[in-house]
Amino acid sequence: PSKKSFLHQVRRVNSRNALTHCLLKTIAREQKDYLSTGDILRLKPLPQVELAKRMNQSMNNLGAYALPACPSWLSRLIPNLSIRLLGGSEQPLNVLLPNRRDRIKWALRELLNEESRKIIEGGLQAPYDDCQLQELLHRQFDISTVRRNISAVRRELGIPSAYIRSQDFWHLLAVPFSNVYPLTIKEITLHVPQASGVYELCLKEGQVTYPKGGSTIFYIGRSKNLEKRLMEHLQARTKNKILAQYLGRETCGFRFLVAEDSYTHEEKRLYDLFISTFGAPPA
DNA sequence: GCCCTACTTCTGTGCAGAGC
DNA sequence: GCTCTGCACAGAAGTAGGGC
Repeated sequence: PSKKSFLHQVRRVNSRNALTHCLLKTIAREQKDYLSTGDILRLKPLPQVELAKRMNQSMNNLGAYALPACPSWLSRLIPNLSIRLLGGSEQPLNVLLPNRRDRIKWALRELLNEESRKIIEGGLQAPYDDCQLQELLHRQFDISTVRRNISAVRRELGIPSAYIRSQDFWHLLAVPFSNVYPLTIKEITLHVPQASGVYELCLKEGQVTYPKGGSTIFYIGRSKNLEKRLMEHLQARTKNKILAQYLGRETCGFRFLVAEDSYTHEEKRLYDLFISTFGAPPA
């Protein structure tokens, strides 16, 4: 390359490094509450537009950087970066830039865990309806959102309505599970750990009819390696004929629960609860 | 490095159906 | 009739990525 072209490339590397440095410093400053405590509910919503503004403010204060940070530049830079957290785990930088919906999801999960606990202990007579959840989100987590959005996030988490939850103890156990994801190679690779645990397979549309009501769930399983087992289901290696029939014909989803040492016990507990709730084993 | 646009997500509002 | 819930629609806000 010519001398001019070479110098141009060096400048670009330099400006990228400067931008990355400023980006990390800004995120560390904005998310210091989370980084110092590890409490995910302390993560602030930080859209890329807002992040760019904060970066430009700190650049102005420093005076050393002439480069303005723009959102579209950040949207290209951020997906390629990761960060090592205090616990030693390496995470995509995106985890420090949650959107509002992520925060609603975490807080809602927290509230529904509390609901399960209180109902089991006898401190709460009925599950929270969406309006109560809306009020609790505002009061406990300072999150304001509309009832409709709470309903949508709740469904995304696989949690049925308060009316259904009040009828079946089974549904309270939905809370510790992961979100419901489409049963595809991409989603399994993205979300499922190579850890032992319990998983459910469900229909994305429609329900399976059981003696005591309908459910989207048609299979409950356990595995020492959740990722491997779910992949096997996709590769049509299953010998279970009913399972093969659903997997081959329907649009399916899954969710899972990591249970390192107790996954056999956990599966039996969930299986028995399913039978007592719906009057028959899954499918 | 920046502009622009398509796409996605969030929000507010209204309405209808189910259950009490 | 009232409450709760889900759905539809439109507009605003945010994000991703093409192109110069």
